[in-house]
Amino acid sequence: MANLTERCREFAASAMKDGIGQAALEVLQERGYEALTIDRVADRAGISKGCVYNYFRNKQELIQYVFERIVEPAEQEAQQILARSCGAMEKLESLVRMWFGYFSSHRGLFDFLFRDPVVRQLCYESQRKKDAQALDDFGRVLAQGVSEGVFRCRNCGAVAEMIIGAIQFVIERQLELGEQRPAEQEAERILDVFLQGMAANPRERVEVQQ
Amino acid sequence: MANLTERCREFAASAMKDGIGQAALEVLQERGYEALTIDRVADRAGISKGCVYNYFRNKQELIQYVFERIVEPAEQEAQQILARSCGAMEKLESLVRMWFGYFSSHRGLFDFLFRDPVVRQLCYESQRKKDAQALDDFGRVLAQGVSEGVFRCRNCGAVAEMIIGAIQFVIERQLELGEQRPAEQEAERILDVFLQGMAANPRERVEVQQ
Amino acid sequence: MANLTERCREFAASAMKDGIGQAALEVLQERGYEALTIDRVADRAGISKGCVYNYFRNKQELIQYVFERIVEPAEQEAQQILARSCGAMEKLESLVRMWFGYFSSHRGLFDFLFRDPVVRQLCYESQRKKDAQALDDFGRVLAQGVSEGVFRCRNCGAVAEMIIGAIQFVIERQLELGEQRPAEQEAERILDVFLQGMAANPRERVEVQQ
Amino acid sequence: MANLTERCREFAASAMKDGIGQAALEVLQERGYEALTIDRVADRAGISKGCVYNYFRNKQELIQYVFERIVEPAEQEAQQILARSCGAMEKLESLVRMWFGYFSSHRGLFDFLFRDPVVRQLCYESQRKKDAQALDDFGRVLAQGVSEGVFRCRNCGAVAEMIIGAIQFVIERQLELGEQRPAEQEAERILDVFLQGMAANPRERVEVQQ
DNA sequence: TATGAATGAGCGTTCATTCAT
DNA sequence: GATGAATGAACGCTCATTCAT
Repeated sequence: MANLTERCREFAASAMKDGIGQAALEVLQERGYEALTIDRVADRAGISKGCVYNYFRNKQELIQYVFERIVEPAEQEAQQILARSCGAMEKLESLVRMWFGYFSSHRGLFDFLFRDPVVRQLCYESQRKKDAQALDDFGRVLAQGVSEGVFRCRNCGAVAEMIIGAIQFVIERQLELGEQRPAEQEAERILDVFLQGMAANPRERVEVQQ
Repeated sequence: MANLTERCREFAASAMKDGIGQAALEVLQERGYEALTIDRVADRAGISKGCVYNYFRNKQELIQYVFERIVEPAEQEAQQILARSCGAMEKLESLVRMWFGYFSSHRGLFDFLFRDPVVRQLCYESQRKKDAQALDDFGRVLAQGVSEGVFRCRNCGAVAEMIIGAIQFVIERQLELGEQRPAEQEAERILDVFLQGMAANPRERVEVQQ
Repeated sequence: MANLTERCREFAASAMKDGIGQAALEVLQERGYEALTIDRVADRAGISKGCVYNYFRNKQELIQYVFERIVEPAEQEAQQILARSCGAMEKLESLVRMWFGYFSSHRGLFDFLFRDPVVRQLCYESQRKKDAQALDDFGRVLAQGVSEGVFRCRNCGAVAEMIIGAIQFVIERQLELGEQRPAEQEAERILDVFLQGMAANPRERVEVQQ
Repeated sequence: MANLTERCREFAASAMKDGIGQAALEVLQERGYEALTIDRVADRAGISKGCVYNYFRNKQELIQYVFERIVEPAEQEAQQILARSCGAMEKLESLVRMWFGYFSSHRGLFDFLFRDPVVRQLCYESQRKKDAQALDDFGRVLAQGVSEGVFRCRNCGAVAEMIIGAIQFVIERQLELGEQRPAEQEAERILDVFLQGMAANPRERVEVQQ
């Protein structure tokens, strides 16, 4: 087993990785993925360019680390929500609130997670082609809801896409406009629209449904 | 007022800008934003690289021009839809179908329009002038619907964001997965969800609404 | 057919390639292969680094160009010597003199031609695995000599290696020591040793031969 | 004179230098000169990178040390051969066999010793001190042979160069082609060519000689 | 003395931009 | 106005060297 010195070193190395990852995250959030260069990350982390390569073999590994370290916790929380023994409605609400809160506090990550081709490839690989996890999560909750009789979507995957797209775009707009409305309230609004629809007259809905 | 020679010159210049913009658009659709280099645009337009700079001060200006040229036709159609003397429901359906069809047939443009950081920054300026075009359009239709009593959204701008986000993400996923479902049907599905919601039991909705 | 402007441009481009190739050659001769960086070549050619890439797609292409443009003429001369309808002895003398004179006036090229792994690979590819050309040339002359009864080597390929190794090393030493003995005389000396051997007593030779 | 502690320290330092040099040698033989990085040497030696710099001021000094350590055993053997009280012919044969065997069993070293520009530059200095070791050795044996009347070379140094160049190139080709012919036989072949020459007709030799 | 994290110059390469023609 | 060669800053990455511990 590792002695004290070694454990200390490992801890320091881990802290450095975290610090660099954090710097990368900040660059990502402030300047977007295109501006995520090793130089800028190093600058942001207050270290030299070469030093980054003491902790990450290459840029891809850094990106992967950021993805895993930063996004995976949210995904894990999503898994916990999915694993609960409760109704789909409650799960859906929890999922929406969780992702909304999560991405509200991590500007730029949504893009990074869902848009960047490199990240997308890494997601696929690390998730063993399970389909993009978040989409899959929402889809499964919706399917559960359908079988419980509380949701009525014909194509759960498609609706999952709509929900994620809506969450993402709403958050981005908010961040862009510099507004800072409470995440809770925004999540509520999204849930309301997706659950009840905007139509004032419920009967119309039945007709469309036929 | 400009004399004939000058007008002729302006016309020619405008045609050149159009040609270059079209070339840029084609590069964008075929190879994506990362491959949008001045070299390739010039090549595609059949002119020299330096010539591009006779019509656009820099790449950013070209991108801005492309952005405006891309949205223009769709935006004009949107304005026509908005100007119709019909109900908000019909207008909304038309808008969704229009944008869905538009972006379905312009692969990669949505990303370019709404995601690229450079474009996004430029959009601010353009959109500040244009009153946040698409969002504004949807928002106004929704507001009309509310006053007509057919829609029940408390914050029309926010719902407009959700709709656009959903449209965009659905289209992107489709393109990414290589699927090619009919735009009409997809638009229908989005309208259905956004109008009627997913909740199977209308009564729940009333409660949430209170 | 190309008009005058275009032909002029082609000529200029060709001159640039030549100039850059020449610069590369000089770097090669003065500092060796390890120092052959694009920066240095550009510097030597009096142009910017990026400009090199207007004429060569990458470093490998530049190296290949240098090889083809600089070494191939010698190889062609070798082919002409081989094609002559004369005795192997005359051919051998011509070959040795040609290579000796050639490499005497192109310091560092021998290394570049026979030692560098990249060049070696390019040679192989461009010569379609014909075997390193020069070795093959010498080997064939020796074989001809054996069949003519003027040479007595049991393994022509091995002797070809010895001759080339000797030529190369002698030239290098000379260049390194800054000596400038006439190439003609040096070639003579090599031919003498390889043809007659150093043994003072011919009879010894017969014994070894048995 | 140094006290015991100091001598002990010197001994330890010498052992470290040896170990590092050995590690460098192994890297050299296994991966070639391009892969000879301080990191790899330290790794191979089982010490830290920084520690290398406690024993060698820089990479160049390490290379120089390796060079000297490489040649040393062969050189010592060469000196023993030279010191024998026997004829030049026997000495030459011994020398050729020794070097051939030596480099045959140390893949890649010849290149390192005689070809690498850094080493070459360092060799100058080392060899100026040591009087161009191997070349000098061969040269002296040849000179002895001339005075004994068994060799007939006009310029012993030049012939020494030829022999070394031939040995080196033959070995390299063998290694490159992956062949593994017995060193003894190869040495024999080289000796045969250099002693007796390739000319089938001894009389020709006399003519050339005149 | 030994360590290995940190450094920074340098590598091959790309590309927006300039400018003499 | 049109050209395209030239530029130079920037990219991801490597590695000899330094230095606080």
